[in-house]
Amino acid sequence: MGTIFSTENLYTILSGRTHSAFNRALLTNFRKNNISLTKEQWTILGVLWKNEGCTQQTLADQTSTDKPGITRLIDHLEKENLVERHPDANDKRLKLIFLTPKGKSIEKEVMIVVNETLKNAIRDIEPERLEIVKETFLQIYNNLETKK
Amino acid sequence: MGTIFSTENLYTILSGRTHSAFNRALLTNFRKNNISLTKEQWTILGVLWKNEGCTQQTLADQTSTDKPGITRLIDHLEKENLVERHPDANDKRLKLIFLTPKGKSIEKEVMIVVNETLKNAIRDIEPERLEIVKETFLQIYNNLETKK
DNA sequence: TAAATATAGTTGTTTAAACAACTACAAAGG
DNA sequence: CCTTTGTAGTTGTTTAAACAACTATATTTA
Repeated sequence: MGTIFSTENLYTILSGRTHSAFNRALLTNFRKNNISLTKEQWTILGVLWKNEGCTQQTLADQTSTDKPGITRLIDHLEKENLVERHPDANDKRLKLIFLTPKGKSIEKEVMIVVNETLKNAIRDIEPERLEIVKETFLQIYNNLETKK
Repeated sequence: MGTIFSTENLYTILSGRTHSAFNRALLTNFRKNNISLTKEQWTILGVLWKNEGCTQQTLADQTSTDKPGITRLIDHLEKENLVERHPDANDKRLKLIFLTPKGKSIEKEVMIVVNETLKNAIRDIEPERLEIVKETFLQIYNNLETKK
């Protein structure tokens, strides 16, 4: 059978094999360094380290996670004493998410592990080619979101 | 904070945002066409359509899914009457996975939907750039698997 | 202003990822 | 032969993705 001849390898890429491998590598490296975070939890913290006090909806938008996913991620991070929900005074629907001192203090060590993992993932790859990968993935993402 | 400045966009790629979008698009298109498969279930069927009668371990290797994952995917596909487990006569540990008539018959319609989804995802992108993406992702995958 | 509509967040369900621990069987080495 | 080691598959647990259905509050508009 050969229906997917020309696009087969491309499918392998979009299917997420490499993404899964990166996810595993990051998790492994977190554990090696006694950081008990998942990739998704880290992604949330990454937004908060730049933009503390934003709403859950903002976190959803910036991480491409749906709202129920954010609710549960924040639940976990709250249990781990890394973030806190603060109800907004003006709009009672909103919950503003703030970092705890612990949530702030782990930034540096976490980012060292993230950057080392990333550096290892892209070792020996030419920057111009990485640039093409970035641009192409952005275009594919836009193609998928803006349905033809 | 700016620890991840230079690699930030690249992280977005490896984090799987585009992969998730593709996954969603495929699921949506399956549903539109009354195909009740997930992307992962389709991936298993894709191997079987080429290589029927292989072991679960082979499916695990070819789809980068771990063994427990394969057990559960095969459970689902068996419930849907798409595949069957046949114990191997010579090696009692092995279970050979075969397609049912239904599992064989849906190949064509499923592949049409997959190919249309893929075609839409990569529309307006030059083949040479896609080739670079393929090669780079393979290299990143190898970098991650063969730890430095 | 009252009713309709929109937004923010939560809960429940199904499916999958990752990993540890387990059973059953096979192959290799003493 | 039999003990050790390896391989194939299963089960259990935690975390996440996707989606529907829901509550509470805000905004719009008739």
